[in-house]
Amino acid sequence: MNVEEIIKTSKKIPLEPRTLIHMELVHNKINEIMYGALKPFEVSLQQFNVLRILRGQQGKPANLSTLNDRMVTKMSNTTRLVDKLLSKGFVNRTVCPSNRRKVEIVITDSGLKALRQMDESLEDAHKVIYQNFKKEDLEQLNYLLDKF
Amino acid sequence: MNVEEIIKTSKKIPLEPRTLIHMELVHNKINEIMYGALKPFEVSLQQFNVLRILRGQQGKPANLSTLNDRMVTKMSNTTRLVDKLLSKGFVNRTVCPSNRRKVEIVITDSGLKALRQMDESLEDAHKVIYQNFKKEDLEQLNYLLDKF
DNA sequence: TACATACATTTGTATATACAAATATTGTTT
DNA sequence: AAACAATATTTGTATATACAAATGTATGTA
Repeated sequence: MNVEEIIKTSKKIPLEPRTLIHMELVHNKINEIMYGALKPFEVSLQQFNVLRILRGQQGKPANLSTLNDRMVTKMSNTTRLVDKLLSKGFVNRTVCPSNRRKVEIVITDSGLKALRQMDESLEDAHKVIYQNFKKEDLEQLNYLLDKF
Repeated sequence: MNVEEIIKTSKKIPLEPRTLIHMELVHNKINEIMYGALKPFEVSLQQFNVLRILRGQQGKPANLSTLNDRMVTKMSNTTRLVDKLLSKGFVNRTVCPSNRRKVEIVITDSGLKALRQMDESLEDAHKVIYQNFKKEDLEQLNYLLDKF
């Protein structure tokens, strides 16, 4: 990736703002590839993320605030995100019997099946995204990202 | 930044997906700080970016497609973004006399003045964002980001 | 000149997201 | 028990963004 080429400038950009631009460009690129990989399943990255969280629960239901805590991008509107998954038949939602303020969300068999297919598609996306990376590069990158 | 703590998981996440989550978390954090820095001026990051591009033109007008080329996040709707800057008095827009399909956009004195203030605010944001970074860390990070 | 094509921007519309206020339920205090 | 505060979710609304179609202008060709 060549920053200056993408934003079509010949000027030298100072290191600090350049890094922010660089991060943004990489973020956009990753998002594009990931959305492409999820497109056949008609779910957003956020929805995919929620499905993975639910699978991680191993049958144990999750409520909305738990989902929100565990989401990578915390958003205000988990209700409507779950609505979408519900309308696709990927999750079930019931009122929690012991505390009726809460809802209990579980992933369905159909959701699990779809998720397994998404995993395969995401594997391919990873291959594209990381084609120039060695394992040590990724470790070094994670080390540096921790400094933020 | 501790990935596992933020998304409240105790499980070990494989390196590749972990890096993507890491990137997303850092991106969100940077955005939050940047938007905070720009809040007093009531401009979005995209709008700020366009103002900087216009300043870089050194008086030479830019048309919409040029702006779009140079923007960090290319978007479909540069027209409406420029509308916003126009209503704030930060830019002027005129029809290009030699080719009436094009528009010519220039930054106003008021826009330049506001931009100088934003620069100061962004300087502070940089200090927050990069407080744990040495120069060599940033160089190494840029080197690794190029692999995407 | 008339026609088709290409170019630059604008507009319409659907969807996404952010933020605040509203609703419903539970827990606490007097 | 009544009143109040705390919790969990839902809803309303404003704003943002993506994508496609529409508009207006310029260029090339028969």
